Amino acid sequence: MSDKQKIKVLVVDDEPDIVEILKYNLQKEGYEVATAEDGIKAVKVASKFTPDVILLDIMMPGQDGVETCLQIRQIPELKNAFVIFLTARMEEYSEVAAFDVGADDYITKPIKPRALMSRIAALFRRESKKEQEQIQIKIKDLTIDRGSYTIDKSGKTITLPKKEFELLYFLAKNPNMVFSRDELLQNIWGADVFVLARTVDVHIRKVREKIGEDYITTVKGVGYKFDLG
Amino acid sequence: MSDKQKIKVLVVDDEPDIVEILKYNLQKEGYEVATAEDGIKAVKVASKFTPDVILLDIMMPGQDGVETCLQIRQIPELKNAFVIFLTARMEEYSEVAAFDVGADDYITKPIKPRALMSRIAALFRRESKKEQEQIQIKIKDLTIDRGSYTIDKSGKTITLPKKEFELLYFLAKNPNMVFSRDELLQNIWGADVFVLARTVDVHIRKVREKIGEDYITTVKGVGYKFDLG
DNA sequence: AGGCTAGGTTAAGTTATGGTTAAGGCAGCT
DNA sequence: AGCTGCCTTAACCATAACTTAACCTAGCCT
Repeated sequence: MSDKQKIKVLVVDDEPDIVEILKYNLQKEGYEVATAEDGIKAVKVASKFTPDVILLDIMMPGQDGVETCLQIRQIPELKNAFVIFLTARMEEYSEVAAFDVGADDYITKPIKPRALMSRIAALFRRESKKEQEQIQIKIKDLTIDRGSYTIDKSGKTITLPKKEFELLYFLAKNPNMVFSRDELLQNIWGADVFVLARTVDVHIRKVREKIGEDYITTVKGVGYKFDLG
Repeated sequence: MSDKQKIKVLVVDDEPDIVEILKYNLQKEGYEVATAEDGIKAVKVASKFTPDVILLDIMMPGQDGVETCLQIRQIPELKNAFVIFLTARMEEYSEVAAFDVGADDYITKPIKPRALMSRIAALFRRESKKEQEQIQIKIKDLTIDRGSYTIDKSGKTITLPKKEFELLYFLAKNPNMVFSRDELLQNIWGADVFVLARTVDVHIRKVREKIGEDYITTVKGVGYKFDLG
């Protein structure tokens, strides 16, 4: 799913090729990327850029990755950044030293972009699904279940496609409250999606078709609401 | 972590580096740590130290981890200790043997301290050890048997390969709940395996082919679920 | 009434998503 | 080695879902 707030990644490596490859792949996945070619510069860039993730080559001329990591950890804003070391070989000592200075993961070269992407994604993955928002809404004679994407209406189970479900779910979550088409687009489609407001009408139509006319009512000139009473 | 009573962890491994790194990280998290360098010593130390958690390397010179675990389980005070195996590779036999002797979890090297810590914490978060994996699930006209990796469907017995079985088993364990491909990968393949999300499709296909189309349904744009009703 | 507006409805166009098949790789087994 | 079965990937295809546009209807206004 697309986060509204871009995750920032800092890539530090003295080999321009590596930096390029990583940057390209990361940007393709929607991350915001900054780069640095050595440890000294990395610390400077990091303090301004405040990355969420730092990919740090261990072997670098001048100041190595371990030392750099130590310095970065001094910066208060970067205490909680994830640090992933990049190492040429699986050298035991590197591993030990790396974790000592507070690395969160390490990856051995050659780097497989997909594996790296997936590991970064894993860092931000939620622990469990349980802390999610409300799973079920019971309203009127409907039970709207987010877990299964279904509506239960007096025994009958109706499965709705994604957008239709989310539209109904959103309205049902705020009963009796009127939302304009634009507000619905914002909340369900997302802030960065650009579709015509009338699209909402069509989805409303489909939902009404499937669950009945007695739930979503139109407030002319304003928008739609889930109607109790 | 706020502990009334410090949790005691025993680390058993023949490689001093590993022992050190684990000890360091565990102490940093506030655990009380003891160590042993082989299976024989582990049993001795364990009986005095009465750890709550035992991290046990499987491959050790002399007496291996499985055997050691068996002996430790003999000690009455340690019946309820959690045992986590450390294994170099995901060797099938290790996994099976490990759970046979009553291990609670296992972790593959190289060890990521953060992951290990959160797994240890998870052990204590559980309500009770009782929520062990259900062996059999009866759902609709299927009996899904974890022990034999088979499905019984109205008299017919179908054997599924590992991944296919686990996919079905996982979905059946949480009926009506929709899981995205990523969630399925995470739960079945594991957090540290990197395969494409579409791989799930193929396995779904195979399962449907074998048990029929009436069990797993697709929720477009969301994922899959085991469908009752 | 006639014209205007807002929404309803339908259908056609477009895209995204999943289904399906097949090929290659790898591991275990004989 | 050669065979076999499982897993993963890639490619192609069908279609559901979504979007857009066009037309229709109802109500309100002067």
